[in-house]
Amino acid sequence: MVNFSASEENYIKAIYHLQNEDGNVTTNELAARLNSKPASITDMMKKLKTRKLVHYQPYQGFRLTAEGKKIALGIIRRHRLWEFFLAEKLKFNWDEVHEVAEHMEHVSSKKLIDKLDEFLGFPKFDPHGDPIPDVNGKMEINKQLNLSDWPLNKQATVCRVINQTPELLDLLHHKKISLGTRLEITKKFDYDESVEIKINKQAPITISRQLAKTIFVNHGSAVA
Amino acid sequence: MVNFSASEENYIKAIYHLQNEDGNVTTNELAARLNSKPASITDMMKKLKTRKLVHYQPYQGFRLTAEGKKIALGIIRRHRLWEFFLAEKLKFNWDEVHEVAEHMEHVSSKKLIDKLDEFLGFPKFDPHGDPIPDVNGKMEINKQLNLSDWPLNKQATVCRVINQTPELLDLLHHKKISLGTRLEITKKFDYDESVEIKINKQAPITISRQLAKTIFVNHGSAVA
DNA sequence: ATAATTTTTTAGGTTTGTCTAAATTAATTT
DNA sequence: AAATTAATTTAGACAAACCTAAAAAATTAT
Repeated sequence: MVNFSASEENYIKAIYHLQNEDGNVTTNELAARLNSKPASITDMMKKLKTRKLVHYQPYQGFRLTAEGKKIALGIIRRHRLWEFFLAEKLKFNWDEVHEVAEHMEHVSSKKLIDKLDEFLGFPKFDPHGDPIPDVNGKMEINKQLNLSDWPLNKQATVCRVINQTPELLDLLHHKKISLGTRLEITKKFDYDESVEIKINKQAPITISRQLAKTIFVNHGSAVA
Repeated sequence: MVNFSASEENYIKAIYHLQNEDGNVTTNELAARLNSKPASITDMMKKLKTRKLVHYQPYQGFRLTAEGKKIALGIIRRHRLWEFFLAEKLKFNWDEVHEVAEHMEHVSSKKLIDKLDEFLGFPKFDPHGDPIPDVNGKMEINKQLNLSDWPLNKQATVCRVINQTPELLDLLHHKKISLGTRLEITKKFDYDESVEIKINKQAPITISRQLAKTIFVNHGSAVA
């Protein structure tokens, strides 16, 4: 079991996330994601190639090797377990956990993480609704749907909110929507794609297309 | 609030600990403590001097400024809170916590540490018996107790043995108990007031009331 | 197909934190 | 007090991780 620097880990994690969107990752994409410069990316890719963590030929983009993916899943496991810990045990707001977890994820003791997992009760999803890899890197699939795509008159549970900004959180707070909120769509308006929803037994409220697009739901009943 | 590198923090912490033994700390002492070379120490002392964290004149040794001490206490607070967490919540053995905490201590979010402190119930001592600085850097003074009065399952350090006779010393030697020995009481027998103790990870042994009365213990020796 | 543009890499430089070896200062012995 | 020894600092080098600016390759537009 080799250890990697915090810097190497950040590159590996970023490649993993970008790969899930595209197939191959490019130098500029990665530079943008990491707020660094293309030249730095090339430097690190050479290094990760010698470590056999990425496939890389000059000018051809790159993707993780099997080993690289395994490492990435380990980092993501640490990150999301700490996020869960911060929200569940230390009562952080779910929008504050990411930044702190960004630092905690680099403490790489396997025993620490496996014991933390056990202490937390082997949670399957972090406070953002993202799945937490288990000790073997396996994640549960969360058959979540965007609120816009959810059928009418069917109970749903909010399990994920993307693009978190203070403005969005303020709006959600005002509408009394948070992770775990149970709701159902009572009407969809084709004109502006806004939707009318009912939370529990309260009076229906209307949600804009833009807001609905940030909210993901599933049919679960408990908090993820 | 400025942030310091993990490396700077390790130097600051090491100076703090050495200061409590001597007054002024020397280059070689610090090099030995940090497993590094004297030249590296000199380099860093120059840097910490410009940061106003140490008093330092070439060839004269060094000691922390008031600001440096404040920083040191913050690092020690983080270290010991994580040690407590690891032992108490994650069920690490008390001799495994130090190494992991050595990495966790460098995650410097104040909010994280204050919330962790609260979550843990504002503990006063870490699993080694060392006092944990509170949010203002204040630590509880560690007073000694007779072994008979020490609570169950709490690490103690032997700090005093009274009525020393050859017979007593022979018995202590045979039981492998001496000043500085770390032990914990695993059971107290009301019938004859004997106590069962565990020294490090050895099998438990039993100590008579008479012997227990000669032994004084406290929360421990500086390890962090 | 060639020119223009964009993307990526190379070359060389900076900072941090470490080191070795040599020089300097302080402390100890004789 | 001079000589020896020990401690400390300086000088110069190195690796990691970043950068800027220039060169090279790939892409696209004409």
